[in-house]
Amino acid sequence: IHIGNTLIDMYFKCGLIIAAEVVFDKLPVQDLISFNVLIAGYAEQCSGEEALMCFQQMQHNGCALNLATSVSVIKACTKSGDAKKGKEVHAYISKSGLDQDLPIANSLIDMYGKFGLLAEAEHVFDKLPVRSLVSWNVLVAGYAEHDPGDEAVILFEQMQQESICPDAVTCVCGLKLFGTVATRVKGQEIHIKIVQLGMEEELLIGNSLINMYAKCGWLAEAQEVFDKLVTRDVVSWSALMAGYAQLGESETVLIFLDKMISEGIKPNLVTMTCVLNACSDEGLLCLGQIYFDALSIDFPFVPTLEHFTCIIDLLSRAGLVERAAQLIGEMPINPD
RNA sequence: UCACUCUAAGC
Repeated sequence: IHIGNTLIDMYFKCGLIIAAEVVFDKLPVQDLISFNVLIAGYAEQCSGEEALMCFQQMQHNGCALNLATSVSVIKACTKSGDAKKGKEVHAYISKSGLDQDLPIANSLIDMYGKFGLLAEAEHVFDKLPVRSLVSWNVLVAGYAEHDPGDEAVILFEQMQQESICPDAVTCVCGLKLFGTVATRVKGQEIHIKIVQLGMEEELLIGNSLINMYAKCGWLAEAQEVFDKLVTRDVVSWSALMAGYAQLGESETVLIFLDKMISEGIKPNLVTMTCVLNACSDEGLLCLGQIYFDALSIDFPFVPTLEHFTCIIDLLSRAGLVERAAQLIGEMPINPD
C-alpha cells in the first residue's frame, strides 16, 4: 500500500489524473494516506469540489482525518471559492482541536485571505500563540490582494519589527503591496533587502520588482531590473509592457511585443490585454486589432473566462463591438 | 508513502 500511495502521489504531481485514479481504485484497501494523497491531488490539479467529494467519501468510509487531510480539505475549500463550506470545515476542524496546528491555521488564514474575509483571517492569526513566517506571509498576501491600503502597510511594517527574517515569498508579497499602493520608496527598501539576501537572480523576484517599479511609474528602474534578468518569461515582458501602457507609451509597448516574439517568448492573453489597453488609449486601435488578430492565429491563446472578460471589455470599450461579439462566439468556455 | 504561503492585464 505504501507503494500504491506513492504512485498515486507521483501521478498527481505529474498531472496524470486518470492514472492516479486507476491506481487508487485498484488498491485492495484505501488507508488514510491514500485518501490524503487523493484529496491533495484533486485540490491541486482539479477542482476544489472534486477534492471535497473525496473527503465526503472518506468520511463515509469511516476513515478519521489527520493534520494532512485537514490542510488539503481547507485548500479544496479555498480553491472552490465556497466561503460557506470553508467556514463549516473550519468549525469542524476546531471541534477536533486541530486548529492550533500551524500548517492548518496557516491554511485557514490563507483561505480567508483569498476570500477577502480579512477580519476572519486576522482572527485566526491573532489567536495563534506562535506564528511562523508562513502565517505572516499568507496574511500579508491576503491584504495585498484584497485590501492594499494603510492597514496592509502597517501589518507589513509590524512584521519587520517582530524581527522576522523575510524570505522570497515575503518579498514578493511586499512588492505586490507596494506596487499597488504605489509606494516606491518602501518597494525600494525591499529591493535592497533582496540584494542583501542574494535573491535578485530569481525570476519570480525579478518579475515582482519589475511590476512594482512599473506600477509606481518608475520605468527606468523597471527596465534596469528587466535588463539584468538572465531569464525572462512572459510575465517579465507583460509586467514591463503594462507599465509603459499605463504611461500611454503605446509605441514602446508594440516594440516590446515584437521584441519578445523575436526572442521566442509567446505572448498570451494577458500580454494582449496590455497591448490593447495601450492602443485603445492612444487611438491606435486598428493597429492593436491587427496585432490581436494576427497573434490569435500564430499563438492559440489558452484562455480562462477571466481573460476573455477582460479582452472583451477592452474591445467593446474601444468600439470594436463586432470583434468582441465574434470572440464571444468563438469562446471555448461557457460565457456567463 | 501524504499536507501550509508567492509574480503580469481591463472595469
